This record gives sequence, structure tokens and C-alpha cells, in this order.
Amino acid sequence: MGRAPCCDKNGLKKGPWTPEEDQKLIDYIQKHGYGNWRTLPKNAGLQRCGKSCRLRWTNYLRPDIKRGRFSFEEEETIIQLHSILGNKWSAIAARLPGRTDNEIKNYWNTHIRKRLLRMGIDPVTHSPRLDLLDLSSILSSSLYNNPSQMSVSRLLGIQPLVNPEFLRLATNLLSSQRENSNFLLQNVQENHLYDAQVLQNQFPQVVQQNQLQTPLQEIPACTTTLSTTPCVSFNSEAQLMEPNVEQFPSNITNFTSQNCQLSDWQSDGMPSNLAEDYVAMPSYGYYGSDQTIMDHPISENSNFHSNNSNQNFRFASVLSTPSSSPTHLNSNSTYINSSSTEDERESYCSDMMKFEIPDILAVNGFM
DNA sequence: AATTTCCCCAACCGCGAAGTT
DNA sequence: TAACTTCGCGGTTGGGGAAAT
Repeated sequence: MGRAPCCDKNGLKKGPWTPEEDQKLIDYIQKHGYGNWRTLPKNAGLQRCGKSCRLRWTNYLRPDIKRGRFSFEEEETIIQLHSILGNKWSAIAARLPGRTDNEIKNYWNTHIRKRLLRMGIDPVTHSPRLDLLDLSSILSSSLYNNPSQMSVSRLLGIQPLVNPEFLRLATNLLSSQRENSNFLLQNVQENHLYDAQVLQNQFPQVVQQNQLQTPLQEIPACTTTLSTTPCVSFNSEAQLMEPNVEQFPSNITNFTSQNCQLSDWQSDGMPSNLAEDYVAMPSYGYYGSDQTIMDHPISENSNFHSNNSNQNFRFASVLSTPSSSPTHLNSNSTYINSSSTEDERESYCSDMMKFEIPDILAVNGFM
């Protein structure tokens, strides 16, 4: 396994491309195509290495490249695909015509990632940040259990921003997740084939690119857990297993983004049917309707199941989706068009999530 | 107006996979 | 089969412009 010689050998030029260089590269490729990147620069009269030429062409000069701001649809696609594929930028780019992996990667790192962090969502696992959850949970629990400190809460401006029940719910569910992770593994294995089918249907290109080279254990956890229902085993003590949550870091997302229905949350951000001690409730008591978790076929918990897109509370949708949001954002009254500013997007997200981490918690120190 | 800080993104680097000899 | 070459990917950097001081 060798490595291509580096550009700095042979005195090849590095750094920004000049218009003249661009034109040379374009002219050459238009005439001869791009077969051999190694010999291309020499033939094209460029003092560049082939790698640099390839990068310049694929990321900038290619005629089918789309420039300009990412649309909501593109953003949602990126977030959804990232939740499945992780940092497989090239695979993500394959689903976004005209966008390069480099552009998507940059956009993720400079925009989406930061926004998720500000919202308390781990951009890697697409789930609420554990550290912030625990911290906020402790803090808010203390404040709520000790009314004398409520004034402190108000003073700090914490209460309106952090939904303590939500945090407690999430934190406790995380514990349950750990206990059931092995069961999840079993689920994952059982449903792997089905997942692959779903993915194949929804993202044939991506699946084709990955299925042959990506064994199950290498598929990002989000992918394998899309159709595994983390809550299904909550009432089955026999299935309690040794913790191994690291294998399934994104299972949490399944709870928050898929199994919590927006309709179950009241306008003040509190779940309408959340009991004081929800753990003692029947396992599928989170739903206000008759619909239970067990009623969902496994596949219907997939983020990508179109039939479910208007029912489940999805981070990705909350972040950016006008089309699949429960509030029918395509309507004139609520639709946020592609020209909206990032602040507007984030403001919208925050309103929906009620999950903003207050600055007072010095969150930046965790990020 | 000058300086500093922040942010974005084009480009580079190193690695591994695939292909070739 | 091993050695080598080429390609493509993901992580990272640093230059330059914008914003803040």
C-alpha cells in the first residue's frame, strides 16, 4: 500500500488557484476528460499535483456544482442522512445533487453542528447531550423539590428555558436504555435485514454505496436503531442486560425524536400526560392517545418512514423541515422559506424544542 | 480609523481501499 | 503474493473577510 507523492515535492504549486489555472484545468478536462489525475496536470500545463487538480475540479470547477445557500430541504436531508451515516460526507453528498462532500462537511461544521450544540443536542449521536441533561436535571430537580429556591430559578432564568420533566424523562430513559442495550442489540440483529430494505427503498444510492463494504457493526448506531424500538422492552425485566450503552449512543434519539409525539406536549412545553413518576406507569404510558409504542410496527419508527413523518417528534424536522413538521409548515402562515435567516431557523427550532440550554449554565465550557 | 477577534470555506494532509504490475 | 500506484475520503488548517471593540 503506497502513497502518492506529496505536492511539495518537485516544486509543485500549492495554495489558492488562479483564474488562469482554473481555465487551464477546465479547458483540458473539456477536451480530454479526467481519466488519470496523476498525468493530468502535466498534460494540462499545470504546476500542480493531480490530487490538487482533482480537488479543485470536484469541489469547485465542476459544471454541475450548485452554489449558494443550502435550502431547508437540503439541510434536512443532511441532518437525516448524518443521523444514519455519520460523517460519511461523500455518501451524503450523493443524495444532494450539485453539492460536494467538502461543502456539506463545511456547512455541517460551521452551521448545523453549532446549532445542534446550542440546542443541547449532540451532533454526533443526534441525541440530547448527556452531560447537559444530567447537569440540568440535577439543577432543575433541586430547584423544583425545594420551592424556597424557586426564586433563584427565576432569577437565573432557568425555568422557562429548561423543561425539567423533559430532562428527567430523558435522563431516566437513558438509564433504561443502558439496561436494555443488549436487548437492543438483539433487536438490531433481528431487524438488520429489514433496516437494509428500508434504507434501500429510501436511499438506494447511499445503500448501494455502503452495503457491500459496511458490516453491521460499522453502521453508525443511528442506522441500526432506526427501526428498533427502545421502549418496547421497558416492561420486560427479564430482558435487563449488562449496560453497554456505548454501542448504541443514538438510541436516545429514538425516544426523543420518534416516540414522543408533539401533540402530547402542551404549549408550555410540558408533556400533557406525563405522570409524576412515569417509570411506574405502564410501559407505553407516554402516549396520550390510544396509540402505544407496541402498536408501532418496528419499521414505523424509522425517521424515514413517510407515513410517520407527521406524527413523530423529530429533531431533524424540528430543525429545519417545513414539509414534514407536525405544524404543516408548508402552509402560508407558518412556512419558513429558504431565504430565512439562520437566526430565524434557530428561533423556530427553539420554540419547538423548548430545550434551549440557558447561558447561565456555562454550556460553552462543555462544547 | 485602527486593531483584534471571530467566522467561513477552499485547500491541504494523511490514511486506507482499490487497482495494477 | 507483494510491491507499488492511484484514487477518494474525512479531518484539519490557515488565509481572508466581516464583525466587534
